[in-house]
Amino acid sequence: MSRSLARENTRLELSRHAARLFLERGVSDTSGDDIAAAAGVATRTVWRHFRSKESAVEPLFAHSSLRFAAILRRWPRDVAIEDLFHSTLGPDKMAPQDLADDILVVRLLARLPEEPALRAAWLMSCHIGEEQLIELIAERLDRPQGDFDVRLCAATVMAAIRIVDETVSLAAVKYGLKTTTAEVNEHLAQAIRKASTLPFCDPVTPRIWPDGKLMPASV
Amino acid sequence: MSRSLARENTRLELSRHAARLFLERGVSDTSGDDIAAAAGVATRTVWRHFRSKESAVEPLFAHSSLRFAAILRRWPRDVAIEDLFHSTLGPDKMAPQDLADDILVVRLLARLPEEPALRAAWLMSCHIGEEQLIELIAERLDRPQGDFDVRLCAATVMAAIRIVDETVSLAAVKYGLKTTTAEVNEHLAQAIRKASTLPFCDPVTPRIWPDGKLMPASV
DNA sequence: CAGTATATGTCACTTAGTGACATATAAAAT
DNA sequence: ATTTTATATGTCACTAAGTGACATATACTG
Repeated sequence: MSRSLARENTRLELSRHAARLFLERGVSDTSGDDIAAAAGVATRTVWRHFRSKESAVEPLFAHSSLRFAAILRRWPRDVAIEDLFHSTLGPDKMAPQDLADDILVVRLLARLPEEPALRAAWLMSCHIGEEQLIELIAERLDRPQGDFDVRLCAATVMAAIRIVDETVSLAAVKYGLKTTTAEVNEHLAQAIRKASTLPFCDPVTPRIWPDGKLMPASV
Repeated sequence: MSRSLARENTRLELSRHAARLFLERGVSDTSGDDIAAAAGVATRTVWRHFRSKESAVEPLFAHSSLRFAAILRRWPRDVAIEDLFHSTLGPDKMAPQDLADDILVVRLLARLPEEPALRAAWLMSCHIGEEQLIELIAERLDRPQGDFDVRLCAATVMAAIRIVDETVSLAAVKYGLKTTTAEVNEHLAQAIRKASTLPFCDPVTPRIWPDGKLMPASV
């Protein structure tokens, strides 16, 4: 765990510049030098942070996915997934920087069909997301993380999230389709629900106090 | 569609050499020159076939996945997936070269945890497989390929196949676990069945002759 | 057999990415 | 307060990845 906050920030900042340049001129017309220049650092710094040019967008993807994971981790056990999304997801509930990041992500996803290099980075980020989901599902259903069924469920759920993200992004950017937050949330929740091979979307194993009373969700 | 058989063969042959070298010395200690030398071609030829060093293994992955897809495409509509696998999958039903290819794939998959570059290639190959599944499921359930639910189902099913492949490979190579063909088939069929969000695993819409009789599976 | 398309070879070139060492900055130890 | 110590970055020479341009071989087409 590299825990320098400053370092992570530089990394993310570089990632934002890379994403912007990739969108403006395409991946192949953006060099490591360009990214460095845009961020005002030495070229060498770029290669210290990223193992390849394309992977420079991964921190941006990861950052979005981490915020989503954080929401899931605070998910009270007695709440259904639709209600969770309804009360926690939406542009009005985000910091401006996070919103800007998500817009960048959406525009990148809309480019996946033309930019295979971006797709590789996106799929790698989804793999990280999948590993986070393993933790979440294992904990939520009281199963070990190595459990095959837990891993299977995490993979199918992550696949659902990925497909919704890709679909919504493409619809928004390429076809100018305006979807409301409520619709996207509904869409996402339904897709996850259909995809999940284990029942972790509905209220799960409400925890009981020693005295037999129901433990409130906030605990 | 580039349809030169010879070209595809060169490509696949290069891919096999790349895979072998990656396994022997690791990805970072294998150069484009090494791959070219091993295959007995000019270095330039390597870069004509692959956009990057790591992507050199994709044709090998794709080749395995194409054979699997071919089996699925011949899947009679009135047969359940377990029975299909039981009657068509297994080392005894494969050409020796195809078996050797699959062994290479299994050994590569066992390396995914240490070799992120290979994982990116693997995930890209799974993406190709996902697109093939879209065609299959759309056709099998008489739905359009653009249908969101078809795409969702393809993604979750491909995720299941991926997880089984990764799990079985890791178990076999790292932990020396011997699994019988029957067990793997069973495992795979169950995972796909659990993962599928649309009912395409069971006999689907048995087709009816104009005279009202059932159309045999072989048609 | 001439003509055309495609795959590869050769080689100079650009861009991606690393190794080694110097410098800055800030927290920890004295 | 000052000296360690650790970590992030800058500088620069270098290796490896990947491309452009042109020549040659091989194979299909009329």
